[in-house]
Amino acid sequence: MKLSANEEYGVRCLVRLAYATEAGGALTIPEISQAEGVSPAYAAKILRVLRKGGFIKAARGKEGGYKLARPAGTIVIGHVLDALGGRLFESDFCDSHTGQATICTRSVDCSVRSLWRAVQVAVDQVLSKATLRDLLQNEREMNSWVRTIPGPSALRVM
Amino acid sequence: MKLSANEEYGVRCLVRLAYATEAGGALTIPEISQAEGVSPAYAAKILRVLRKGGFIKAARGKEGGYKLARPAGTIVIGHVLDALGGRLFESDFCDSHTGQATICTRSVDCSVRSLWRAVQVAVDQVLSKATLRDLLQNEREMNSWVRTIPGPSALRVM
DNA sequence: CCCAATCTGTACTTTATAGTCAAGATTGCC
DNA sequence: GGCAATCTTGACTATAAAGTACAGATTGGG
Repeated sequence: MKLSANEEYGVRCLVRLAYATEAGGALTIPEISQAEGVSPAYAAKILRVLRKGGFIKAARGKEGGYKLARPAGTIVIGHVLDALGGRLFESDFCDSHTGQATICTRSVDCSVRSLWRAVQVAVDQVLSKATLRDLLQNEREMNSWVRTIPGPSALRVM
Repeated sequence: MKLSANEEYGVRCLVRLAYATEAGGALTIPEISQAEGVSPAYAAKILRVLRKGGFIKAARGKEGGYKLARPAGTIVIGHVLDALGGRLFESDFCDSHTGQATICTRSVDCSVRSLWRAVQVAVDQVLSKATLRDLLQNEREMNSWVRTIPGPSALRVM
């Protein structure tokens, strides 16, 4: 249960692009790679995932580069992370952790699965509320924003 | 941001051992490995982590095997996961995602870091409340238990 | 004391993720 | 058309996580 490199750098690239798009310009791979301190090739790989996810659009040739595909306020960070690294607990998780058996020995009744679902809900509670626009603040403002996330009501959805 | 295999199988082994300890007996590696459908060698590897974490104790020789080191109600799942797979967002995370730079280009002010902290708090909110004892229920009972987790008050701790 | 049952530790192989490389395709400008 | 800037793609290498193998150490029983 760790943040993957894809998730971290992917979100950072989006933040850079959001600032640039706000200022009316596009960013090229060399610009983004230098800003984040990663190689151009790796930046390109991450940007590809973001493009395929529909979050950014690219233009080739001179004056080309990347921009957000839609307003920052409509880009939900939870969706971005789904594209970059998958979910914490996916529906097929139990099927892929059966050991040598063909189905998990607890498939019909599993308290552990119930706990994982609860964790997933808690994570979604935060990430479904956060948009790229919310990340265009300084750290102190962001800390305040976080406190506005409503209760554990999402936990009651189950 | 995915559950690791260590985390999944580690918790499952603990649940098996909790049931066995309740019934007064110990479980051997072959027993546990067969119950979970993993190889004995792999079960042994996971059990080692749990032992080093102080959650279980082992006895060798005939009549040997594993038992919980302390009552299930005192074993917090959050602590177990820390031992098995580390935390979502560790304090040194930014230091290890600097690309080729020596420090992250945003080290002094990073809204993304603030969001990750919020996610970590949301996860801890659930996992610090859950003990191994809570997992000794069927899935339906566990779903009810999850709903009793108090609000997002933990989010205000920041 | 010897043997069988059991855990322990280290080293190994396999697979997934992280990160690189090079050739190709598009665009705009002259 | 030709060139330079730019993105695109697939294959490649390196590192970390998952999973295996095996020799060694401990315990209890006959």
